[in-house]
Amino acid sequence: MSLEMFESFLEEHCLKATRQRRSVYAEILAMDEHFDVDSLLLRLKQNGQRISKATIYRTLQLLMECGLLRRVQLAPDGMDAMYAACPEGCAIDNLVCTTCGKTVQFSKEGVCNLCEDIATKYGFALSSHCLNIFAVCPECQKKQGDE
Amino acid sequence: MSLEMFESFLEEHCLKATRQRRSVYAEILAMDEHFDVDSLLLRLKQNGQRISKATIYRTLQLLMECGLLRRVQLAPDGMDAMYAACPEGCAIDNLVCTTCGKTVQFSKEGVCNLCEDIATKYGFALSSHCLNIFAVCPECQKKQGDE
DNA sequence: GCAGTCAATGCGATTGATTCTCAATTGCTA
DNA sequence: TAGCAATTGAGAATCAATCGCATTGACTGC
Repeated sequence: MSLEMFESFLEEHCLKATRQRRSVYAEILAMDEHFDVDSLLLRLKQNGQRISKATIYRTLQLLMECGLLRRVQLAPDGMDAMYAACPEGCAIDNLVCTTCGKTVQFSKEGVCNLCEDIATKYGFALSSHCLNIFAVCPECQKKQGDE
Repeated sequence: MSLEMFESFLEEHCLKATRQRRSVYAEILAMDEHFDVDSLLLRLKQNGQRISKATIYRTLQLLMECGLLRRVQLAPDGMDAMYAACPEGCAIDNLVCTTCGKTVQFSKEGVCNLCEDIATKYGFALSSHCLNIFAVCPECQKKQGDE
């Protein structure tokens, strides 16, 4: 569905819908997970696509400009650049295990309402939000208990 | 108050409470705002401190390990590394203007409760969270209206 | 208070992610 | 299908962050 959004964004801004741009976004949608630039490049190559890293960076930039992609911070000290496709409404909420790094994307309408309330309280006009919850997943809790 | 927390963390881990480590954290507390490495270095130099950038990075790393500091992402495509001191409970909630970059740190107990609920639902043990709300501040709304 | 020890610092070099440059390629329009 | 302008690819350049090592300085026992 949002491949069309990307294409209409390109059209509106007089940008070309090239093979590379399409395949980058298609691959992102196919992954259905957060990713870094190297793993995206690897997957594209494995699928037989010819594409350079520079083009990937340029396309990611475009996708962020049109709100279809976001950088996400998957650790409190997160140095690594990770990206994730934005679902409808452009909110990304992650539950991240601080031990093994496993992440769960969830959505809960309560979060949006809360953000709306807070923005309104300070006179801001809500655009989007990003919530990361850092916690220990059940498997890691069990492992820690065993020691 | 939390300068002592830092010092006891250092003691517990057999690390030395050096002049540089103290002054970095003191400066962070004095700033009471998010910051990047360069502005922190500048302020320390202006205060007459002799300190190198490498030491600042090493100290920030330590502060993050003991939970007194966090990286924050102040834009949906946030490329720049910004840091902020963690208040009690180690939650950082920001309301960020997507137009001018102004940020408001707020705290609302509802957010913590919601995170607790979500973590529990997935069987995770809550550690901390980080919520960024991207919105347009009142001033920028007004400016946009004027055009 | 003083000397000795070893962690911490500072500096310069290095790494690695991201961006830039520019010639070659490729979408799109007529 | 030709022509133009935008886009791409490859490698160079940039810049934040890290590393290595000689020097400095915080803590211990005397």
